Amino acid sequence: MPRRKRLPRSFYRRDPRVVAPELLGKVLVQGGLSARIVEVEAYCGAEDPGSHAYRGMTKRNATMFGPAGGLYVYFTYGMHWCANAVCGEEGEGVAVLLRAAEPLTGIEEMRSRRPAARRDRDLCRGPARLCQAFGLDGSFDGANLPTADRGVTIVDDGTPPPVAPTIGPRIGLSAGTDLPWRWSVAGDLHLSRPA
DNA sequence: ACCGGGATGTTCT
DNA sequence: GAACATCCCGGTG
Repeated sequence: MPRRKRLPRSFYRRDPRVVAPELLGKVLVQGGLSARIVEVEAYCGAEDPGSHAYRGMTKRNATMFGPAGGLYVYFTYGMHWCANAVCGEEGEGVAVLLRAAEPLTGIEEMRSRRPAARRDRDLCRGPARLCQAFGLDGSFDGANLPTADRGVTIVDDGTPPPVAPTIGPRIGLSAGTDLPWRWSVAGDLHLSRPA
């Protein structure tokens, strides 16, 4: 059994563009479910036109402006949830979006939540799919990852981040698409799109 | 494999 | 009233 260490608040309390690539290879855990993170994006607050925080704090994005290590879960497209790890200092409004992961444990439970997934590799392949597989919704918004608040946390199992991750533009935005703030594990089969 | 359209409703302008 | 950090399904090739 490899060691399994929860990421401390100090891990998150940095620039999201530094935290994002380091999250690759870490393991998202919620109850008996776990999956290895393979794709992430950085969102950089008031300077970032693609970020929810660009126009300041609202009721919806308040968690983003809270302490590092918070889980920012938001609702979009009338049916989907997406999850971020809040980074930086309080008030900055910076975070890392969890876009895709490789299912490790609790696969049966994930499958029952995601009947549309044909293969196991589709269970957490995309930010909203990942949330659906894990059952993450608005009730998890604001959960504190370093203390496994509400059962959700991110752990280091000894797998190092990739030395040369794939870097590219963020997906699904209408502003800020030119910024190369998406990181993924090169060639991984569980990415939201091939890269 | 690839592409196009519809779903669905909260949030902010 | 428009936009939305998306996904699924059914078409075609």
